[in-house]
Amino acid sequence: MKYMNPNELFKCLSDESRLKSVLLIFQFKEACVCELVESLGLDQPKISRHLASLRKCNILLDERRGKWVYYRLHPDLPLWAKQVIEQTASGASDYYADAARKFKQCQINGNDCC
Amino acid sequence: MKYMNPNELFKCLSDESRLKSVLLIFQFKEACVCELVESLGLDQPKISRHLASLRKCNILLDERRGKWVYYRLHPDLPLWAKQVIEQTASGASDYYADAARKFKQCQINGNDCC
DNA sequence: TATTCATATGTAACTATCCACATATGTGAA
DNA sequence: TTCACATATGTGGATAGTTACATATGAATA
Repeated sequence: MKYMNPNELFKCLSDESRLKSVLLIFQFKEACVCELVESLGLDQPKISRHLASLRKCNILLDERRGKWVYYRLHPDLPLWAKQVIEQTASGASDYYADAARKFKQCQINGNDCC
Repeated sequence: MKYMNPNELFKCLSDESRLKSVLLIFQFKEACVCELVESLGLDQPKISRHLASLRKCNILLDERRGKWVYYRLHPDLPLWAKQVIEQTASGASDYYADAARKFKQCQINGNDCC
């Protein structure tokens, strides 16, 4: 990616649902929509819309596999932006620890949808 | 500082005036209001109000010296937050290079107010 | 203590963002 | 080709954030 406006990055990370989604996706490498719905306890349209805005500003990349859509960090995300996310994930892990716990549980259970 | 909500930090950094102010203050250690007004080319009440919100969420600390008020990063800012700012300053230096240039000029000139 | 300079804030209008609800699209299986 | 499941999006109303303008505060100096 030639350029990422830091302002836009921070605007994207300034919403609780979006920030936690990005942190989970960073930590677990990828996530499908239903895993995020489960982990964050939010309804599907809400998550989808937030993911769409993260996609639109090139923070996330989506990939469909059958019925599911998986999101991961955009591979061309500038290094500094990746480091910002990394610092937040490790330095403020309490902030999304609960969601991360549910995410793991979701993977173990192989729950309804995922 | 016991805790800094990452959401709140990013919300503060999601406005162009606030983000550039923080980056300048990080780079130059401290800045008075009029230096920011000069460097960013914005009116004084606007800058003051943005600085007030950065103060309120403990990102900046203000200190009055005579007629001037100097702002610097809050000394108790968690390390991860400081690193987020640092990564942005070095990784996206283009974003505020113009303002930084004006800031330096302002210091050399010892301009009208500063 | 009157004046000037630097900074802060009250208020109302404007703008952007977010949400809820309904509905649409896309995929696999029957 | 119909159905069920996963995901996306159109729309309007609600809420939060930003701005502009006027004015207030606080410190130094005459």
